[in-house]
Amino acid sequence: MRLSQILIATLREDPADAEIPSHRLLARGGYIVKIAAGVYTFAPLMWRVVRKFAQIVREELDRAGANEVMLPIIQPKELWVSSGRWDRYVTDGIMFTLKDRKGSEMCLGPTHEEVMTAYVNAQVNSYKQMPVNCYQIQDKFRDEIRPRFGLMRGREFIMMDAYSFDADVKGLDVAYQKMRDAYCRIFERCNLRYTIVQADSGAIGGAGSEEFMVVADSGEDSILFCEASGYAANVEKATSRLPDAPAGGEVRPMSKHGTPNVRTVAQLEQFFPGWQAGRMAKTVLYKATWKDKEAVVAVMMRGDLEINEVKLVNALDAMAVRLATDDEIKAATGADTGFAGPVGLSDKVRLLGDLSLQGRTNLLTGCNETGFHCLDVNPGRDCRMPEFKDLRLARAGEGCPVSGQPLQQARGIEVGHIFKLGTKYSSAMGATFMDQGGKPQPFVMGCYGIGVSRTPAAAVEQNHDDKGVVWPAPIAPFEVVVGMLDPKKDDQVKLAEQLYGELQQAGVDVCLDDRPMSPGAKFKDHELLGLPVQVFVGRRAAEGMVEFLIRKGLQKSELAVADVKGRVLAALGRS
RNA sequence: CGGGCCGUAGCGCAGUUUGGUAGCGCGACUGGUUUGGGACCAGUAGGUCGCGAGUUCAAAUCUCGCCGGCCCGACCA
Repeated sequence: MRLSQILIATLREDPADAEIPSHRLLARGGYIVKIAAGVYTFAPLMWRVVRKFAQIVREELDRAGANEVMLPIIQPKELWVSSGRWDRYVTDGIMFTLKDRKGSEMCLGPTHEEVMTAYVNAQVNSYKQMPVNCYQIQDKFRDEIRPRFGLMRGREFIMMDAYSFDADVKGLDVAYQKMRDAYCRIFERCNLRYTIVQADSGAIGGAGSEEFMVVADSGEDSILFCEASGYAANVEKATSRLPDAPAGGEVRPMSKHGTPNVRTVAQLEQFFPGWQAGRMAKTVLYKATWKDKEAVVAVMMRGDLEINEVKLVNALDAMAVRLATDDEIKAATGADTGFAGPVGLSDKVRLLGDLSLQGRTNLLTGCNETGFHCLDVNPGRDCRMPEFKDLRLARAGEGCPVSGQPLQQARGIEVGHIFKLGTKYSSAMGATFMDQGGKPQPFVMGCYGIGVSRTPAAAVEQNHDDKGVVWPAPIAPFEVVVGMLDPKKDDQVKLAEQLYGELQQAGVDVCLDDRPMSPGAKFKDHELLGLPVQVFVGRRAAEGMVEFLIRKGLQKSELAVADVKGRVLAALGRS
């Protein structure tokens, strides 16, 4: 391919709205062009990158026995009602919806469990037809609350989504493991540094799930891990060994104390010398929303620890929670914010407590009276016993649940997510097959996603320098560029064409930069574009010498023409 | 949805406070000179100043409404 025939429009200045390296470099390199918030055009070079990555995904999924299909983007409301997800997705505002000319409601698919389940249900009637695993590489649409970071969080994006259908949990386990292995091969083939973490299964639901995280400072997810044990989890899901706190001792009588304007744990430590945060139970009020109702709930947490809202949502089986407002707190407790507690709490308010408080004695808590707190509160005696759940946010430095070593923290970009769904969707939608006993059974499903447009952006996060992108060769738009520095000089043109032909013959994905630009501009352009291997034919062409550049580290050397092919193949690891 | 801010040429921005001829850099185009680190000279084109209403002799500038976008937070397969 000749670059003079490809639309390449690099920018000289950084776009004003780009925050993170991948967004900045992809926009400046002309790889992506924004058309609306979170909606991008993929320029020719970027589309080559996406196609290369998609091809790797295809090869590995096909090898794992999955079938590629193409599902519709436009989906009828009824399908989503049948799985029970229409309301949640519409309430959350995450789904683009539209009406057809008859007024029937439709949506642009944010995910395809429903469509795929309906499809497979119509085709598969017997356990003999399974296992089945189908996938597609397709545009997805989500009206994200806050699109940002270029391709990282768009409102239209490309995703591979696969769905496995098995007759039983054993089959699902096999399908899941196959996909997990395929994912590892995919990300390894792209030379990405990634880690697999235990994850919350979120809106998709289901039993178990793991995320594939590309480690990068700009990642939106926080992960905790332990090198000693290999434990790694999204902070939403992570647990840790409970940090020590001073024991409460023998049960004592409760006492109530005036605490004017003392509202926070830190202020209480000041006000009651000797009462450390670990002996307090803070009570935080949340407004929780379910499909058909909403309510304020109270959550007790040891004073030195934090609440994990994702765990809280799961414990309540709610759609969402948020901190209650001052007015809602006053209405639920009768007291101003900062004085809520289990003592004297109305029976109407559901009370949860973190496991860290189970069995603890003589706590310091609020008592739902503005300006007062209680000492030596003993749940079960002085107040209701809360429903104990794991609601705690694990933090770096706390002990790994497996090894006890301090957990470390890193940022990650979620590029893949695999779930064991079980029968959640098949049961809801009545998707069944006949088992060996002739009885209808719901399909046991798994679902598996890879961010096909996000992964190349994540690759840029991991592979760039201050000059530009440094593409990993397997997903680079071209592996090699042969650049003629002066297209007016016959000897340069001739030699560049010769090398270009030779490399093509050798099976290298090579392009010829025959654009009429000054040498300096051409060098800068290629530093920004970031093709892995760059060969420049310049003023020493007549002597049969060219310049050879490895983009990673910008290592340059002069090379005789005869050695070019060998060096290129070696650089690409194909010698 | 809450808080902060922005919208002026393809891109990056000034001009708005204090109303009075719409500017700068980069890019683009033409001609010439250049050709190893985003060249130089000369010239040219390109703007309903986001949209609508209002105030005014006069609005990019003031007022109101709307739309779009960015950042922080909440949110997020």
